[in-house]
Order: sequence, then C-alpha cells, then structure tokens
Amino acid sequence: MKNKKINSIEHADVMTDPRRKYYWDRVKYEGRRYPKFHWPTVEMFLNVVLAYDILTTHFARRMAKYGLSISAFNILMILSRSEGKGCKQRDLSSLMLVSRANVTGLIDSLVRQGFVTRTASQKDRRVCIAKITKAGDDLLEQLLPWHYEEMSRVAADMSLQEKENLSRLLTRLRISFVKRLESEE
Amino acid sequence: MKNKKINSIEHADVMTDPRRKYYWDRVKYEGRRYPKFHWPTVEMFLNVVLAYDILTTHFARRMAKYGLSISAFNILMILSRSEGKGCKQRDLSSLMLVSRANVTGLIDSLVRQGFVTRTASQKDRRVCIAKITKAGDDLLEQLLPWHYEEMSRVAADMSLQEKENLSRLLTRLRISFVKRLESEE
DNA sequence: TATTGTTATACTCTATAACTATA
DNA sequence: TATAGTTATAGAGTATAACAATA
Repeated sequence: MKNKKINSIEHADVMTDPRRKYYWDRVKYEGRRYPKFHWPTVEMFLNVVLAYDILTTHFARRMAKYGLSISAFNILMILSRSEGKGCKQRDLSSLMLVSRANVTGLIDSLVRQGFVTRTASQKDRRVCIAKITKAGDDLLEQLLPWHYEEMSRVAADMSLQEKENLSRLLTRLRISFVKRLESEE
Repeated sequence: MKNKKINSIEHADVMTDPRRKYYWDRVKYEGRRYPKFHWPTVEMFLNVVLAYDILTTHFARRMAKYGLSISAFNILMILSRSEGKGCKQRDLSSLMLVSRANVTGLIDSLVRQGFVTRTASQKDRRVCIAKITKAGDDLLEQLLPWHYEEMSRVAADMSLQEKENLSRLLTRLRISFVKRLESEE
C-alpha cells in the first residue's frame, strides 16, 4: 500500500476537480446499457475508493516525512503493542496479510533505519523475533499524538452519530460482500 | 493500484479472522494514552481502509483473469467513453492522477495487449492520442455485464437507503477532510 | 519558453518458487 | 515431513529528472 501521488504537482485537486465528476456522470449515463447496472450501488463503490485514495494519499505523504511507508508504520504499531515481547515474523505476515517473504523485506528496511531489531528465538531457532527499538518507540511517540489529533481534526465536520453510522454501514457492506462471495461457489 | 493478495493461500480470511479484531481492540485500548485519540473517529478510518482492501482485492483478482490491472481497466473505461475520439495521454494523466511517465508505461502495455492504439495528433504533433480498439471494446463488453451484476450481488444485503446513506457519509467525510486540510496552512 | 511524451532510474509493495535450517 | 525465514526473481505502480520534438 500505496505511495501514490506523494508529490503531485502537475494535476489538480482530486476533490474539487470537475473532471472527476465528469467521469462519474459518464459512468452513470453509459451504465444504463447494462441490465444489472444500479447507479446507487456503483456510486457507493466509487465513493469507497475515492475516500480511501484521499485518506491514504494524505497520510502516506505525512508518514513519508518520517521515513515510513504505511506498511512500515503498521508494523511499528503492531510491535509497539506487543508489550516488549516482540512478534514472530510469521505472525506479522498473518496480521498484515502479506507473504513471509514480504515481511523479511519490510523488517530489513526497518532494521536498517534502526527502528526494529531482529533476534533469533531461543525456544525455536527457526523463528525470528522482531522487536521495536527505543528509536522506534520514540518515533511513534512523536508521530501518534499528531496522527490522532489530525484524524479528529479532518473529521471534525461529522457528528459522532455520523461517524458511527459510517462505521456501521461500511461493516455491513463488508459482511454482505464476503457472505455473497462465499455463497457463490 | 494494488495487486494485493491476489492468490493469498497462506493466511486466513480478512473478515472472519479474529486477529484483525484483536489488533483493533489493542489500538482502541492503547489509544487512550493520547489526548486527541477518539475511537469512533479512528474506527471509522480503519473501516474505510478495510472495506477498500476487501473490495479491491476481489475486483483486482477478477480483472487479473482478463489480463487487466485496475489501472488498465480504468484507462479502458475512460477511452470507451470518449466516443471514438480517443484521449490525449496528458488528459489521462490528469484524470487518473498519475504522472505522464506513468501513463506512457500503462499505454505501452495496453498497446502490447492489443486493447489500445496510440496515434500522433494531426493538429499538435507533440500530442499522442490513445484510442480503444475493437478488441478492447469487446473485452469491456464481456467484462462489464458481469462487473455490474457482481457489484449489485455483493451489496444485496443493503437497502437502497443504506447505500445512499453510505455514499452521503463518505462524501461528507471526504469534503470535511479536504476542507480541514486546506484551512491548515 | 512552455508543453507533450519518452527514457532512464529508483523505490515500495506485492507475489511465487526454491532454498536453508530447524523441528 | 512440516515450518520459519531467506533469497531470487518478477511485475505493478509510483516518482523524479533529463531529454527531444513541437508549439
């Protein structure tokens, strides 16, 4: 995930750009040719994608200032919550839903930056334990207060009820999605 | 965007996996240390990311069966809506919010697959016009009926009102996000 | 001078497959 | 045999910078 548009200068803003709207109008119009096309449904999916792009573009850009990708940030978050015990690379792979080979690379780069150590387990010498370092913890302590403050601030136009509704509806979409896919086979 | 988890066999399902829930519980619990941490807000953002991941993982996997990445699909969609006139690469760059260099690569691969042609403009010979081919149109005609049917099907547990609410709330989040970021400077 | 597209280069994230060391 | 991690390789997607052709 997704170092998109970190420094996009050449093109206009995603949100206010009428071309984005124009494209949606075209989709809405042309879609009528297809019997199962249902605009409120398609619009909902487009909105999920667009909201995600806006959010992650911004947060990825901010993380990049601290030398972190979003994946690297997620690993640090997991490690900082492991109460000093660290975490097996295997478990990181499961938690982050990426391959073990991938975790190797991510941990490599975090070790190079000095934010993580990698030590062989005593109990099972096949296993590597990744632990966050003091420098990694310090980085999070520097980053997280701003991170949470920023989250609250950018969502300040929404009421608590709207936030809860949005969470609820996204969860419903997710559950419906997974259920329908499973019943497909 | 985002060929994630196309063939993930090693790990459990994203949705039903209690480890994901566990991680959220930890975030919720540990977050209390930070004064501006507000769980309903953070949860909302996590839900946007998770919903997006589920959706795009699935759709990317389906597109891959047709030899298309999501970016490639988006380009074909834009070109198919340009009424035979095609589209300047420059405009594709703007519409898709990626660099011109990027568009070159994406068009290269679509030309190689035979879904797009690239011709020099008569009026302005700096400009390249990308046009969708018969093969590209045929591919979309094969793909879109299923695509829209699938969208409707996986969202079938949601009422029209819920879909419209979800769209409305995502839009509100997006607008709030952009407005607050702009007022930052 | 400014713009369009290309080339070159590099980085991140992802995947699979083959390998090793260990269990 | 099975598992944890690594290495090697691949490919998508992104970026910047320098360049050529054209306006």
